Amino acid sequence: MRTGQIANQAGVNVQTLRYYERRGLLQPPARRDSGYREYPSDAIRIVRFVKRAQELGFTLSEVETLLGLAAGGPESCDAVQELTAEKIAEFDAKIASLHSMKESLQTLLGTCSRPRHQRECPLIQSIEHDAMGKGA
Amino acid sequence: MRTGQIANQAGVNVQTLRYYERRGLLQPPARRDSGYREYPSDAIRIVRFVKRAQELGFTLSEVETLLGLAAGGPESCDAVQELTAEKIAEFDAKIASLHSMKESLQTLLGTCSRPRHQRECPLIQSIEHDAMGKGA
DNA sequence: CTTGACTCGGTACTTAGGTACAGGGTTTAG
DNA sequence: CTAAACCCTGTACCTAAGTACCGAGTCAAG
Repeated sequence: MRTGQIANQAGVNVQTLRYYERRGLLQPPARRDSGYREYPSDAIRIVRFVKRAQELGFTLSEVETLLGLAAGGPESCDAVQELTAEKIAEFDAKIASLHSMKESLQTLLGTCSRPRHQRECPLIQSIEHDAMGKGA
Repeated sequence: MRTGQIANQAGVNVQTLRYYERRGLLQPPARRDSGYREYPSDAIRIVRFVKRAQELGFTLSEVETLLGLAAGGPESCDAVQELTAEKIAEFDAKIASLHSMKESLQTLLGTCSRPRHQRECPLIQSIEHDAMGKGA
């Protein structure tokens, strides 16, 4: 598949693909004699994964790490275990935050028939967490 | 409390606070005669909430919407219900993605003792979702 | 065998979200 | 009563992640 088709199906534009390639997020695809890129069709899902991971708050270099794991991770199983455990903990933390934010909104739903200043939405208190340093 | 104290405790720098104030994320605080800002102490948690929401993939304008809900949301309960339901659905979608990404990593954990190319980590397939347009 | 759509690499511009001065007043510990 | 540490506004600059434009080559339908 050519650049435009991948871009189209993944919902990004062509320059973004080249940008990802330069960043090392996308394997440089094969080339025709003309120089045109020829992508394997599953490039589409990789790009979609990248976009989704971004919506979940990951930076492109974090995404790079995740793609590395998707491809099997480091050679050593110990290394995989360490890195993976770290990522899982991050996911858990995010899930927990989202979950309590959600509950807070449900509280709001249950109290929205009251006058505005008597409604309850403990959203701001809902996320109390202690700094979650971004290790790439 | 003064700017520096809030900034310190919230883990951001002073100009960020002013930036958030300009963006309308932070209520302009009271001022001393000198012109110094005097923040209520709970400004700290608001700022922390903002940072956390960003880590969860929300843009500052989305955060603005969330803060609006935290403050009780729109006057009409119907409006609150609609907006809140939308946000809850977003949260659920994010939680679901993170959850399946997590499971994928667990699969990797369980297979990492194999040679690298035989490990399993269906991370990229794990997020199949149909576009989740960013309504501010 | 041409014409319109697509692609190439390279460079420059944009947007979001900050960060960093500069030049000047304020507070507070000594 | 002064020096260090803070804060003010305003403007300029920075990084991440794209986007757009250029001049030139390529592909496919008529």
